[in-house]
Amino acid sequence: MTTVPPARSPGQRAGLTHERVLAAARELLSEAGVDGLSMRSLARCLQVSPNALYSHVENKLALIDEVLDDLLAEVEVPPAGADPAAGLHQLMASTYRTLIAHPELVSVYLMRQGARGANAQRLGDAVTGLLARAGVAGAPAREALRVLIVYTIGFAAFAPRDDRELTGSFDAGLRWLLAGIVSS
Amino acid sequence: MTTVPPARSPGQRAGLTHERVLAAARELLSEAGVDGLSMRSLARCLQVSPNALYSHVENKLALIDEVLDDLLAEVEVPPAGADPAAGLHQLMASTYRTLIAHPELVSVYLMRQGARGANAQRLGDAVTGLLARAGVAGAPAREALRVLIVYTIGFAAFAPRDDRELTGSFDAGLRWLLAGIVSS
DNA sequence: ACCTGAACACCGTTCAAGT
DNA sequence: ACCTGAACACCGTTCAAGT
Repeated sequence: MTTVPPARSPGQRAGLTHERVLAAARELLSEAGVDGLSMRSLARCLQVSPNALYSHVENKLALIDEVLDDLLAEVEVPPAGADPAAGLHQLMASTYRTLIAHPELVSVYLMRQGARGANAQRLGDAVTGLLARAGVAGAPAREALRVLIVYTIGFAAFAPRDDRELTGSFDAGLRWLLAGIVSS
Repeated sequence: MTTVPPARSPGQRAGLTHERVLAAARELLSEAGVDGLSMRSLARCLQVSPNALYSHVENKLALIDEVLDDLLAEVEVPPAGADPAAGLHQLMASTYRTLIAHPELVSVYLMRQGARGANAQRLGDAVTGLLARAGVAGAPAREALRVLIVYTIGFAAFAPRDDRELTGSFDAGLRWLLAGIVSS
């Protein structure tokens, strides 16, 4: 690995932005995986010295937090008038499909610190709304939400192993959970 | 962190054993957590140089694999004559209680590479046996096994967040899953 | 405010010795 | 066979500069 030194003297701008750093992180993640995404490798991609990143990002954890929440933007939320039970299944299945693109990211970061970004909030609200229309509210709804979230994230984290059969199992288990939730 | 140099010249034995290395790894894990368990910190505990460990352990991944399987030895398998449905619930609940002792270990290692040790095998066989006695065999049994395993490990990996409510939710979701499994 | 240089305190792992 | 010394190729992060 040749360490190309930045062709800039101290004080000269590199044109870095919070947005550009995030975009590069997403790109590096999909090219090199979660183990290839480090502050130093990211700096290499952007042709800056490693510490330059800290002008646009608090630290690695905060960066990955944002990358993860960006990922959740792709999840399809069912339209307002959709059938609640079917909508819940669609929403969780879409979340699963989105997350299995980066299972390692899910297991190492989502599992260890959770998602608290805007998109995560939006999905949580959507699930809660669907549950309410299915007749589940209050404490049981919060419990159902937790079960659905942990179940889906857990399966997504397992994805690198045996994708094919795992997705089928995810679907079967999800049906059992939803049957239990709406009939309680 | 003072780096105490090993008081040994090259060629002198330190009395290391595979068993002693593993025991020290378990101890260091429960004292310093998964982030505090490194090959170098482990070597420090054992008063040897870092590379000495590689005479007794293939690498860090293999070491943690064994530590994880050791952990699973604590899981209580229900007696042979137990009620299948109740036995399945007990077995998964015991697995959950065992794993939440080290949620980070679960999320980083169990999720990313799975468990293939002797104890993991033993638990898988136990679940399969209980499923068979509950009338579930063949492909549906393998699917049920996958769902139960991923569900339980997923919840265990989430444990560092809100322990109290999470355990209740784990139980509720587990009941829903088992109801779906035995009635299919 | 945004960047570099240099440094701090780490990693996992390998290779060539020494007994 | 089991260990040390030294090294390789990395980490995340901080602090003092420079413009």
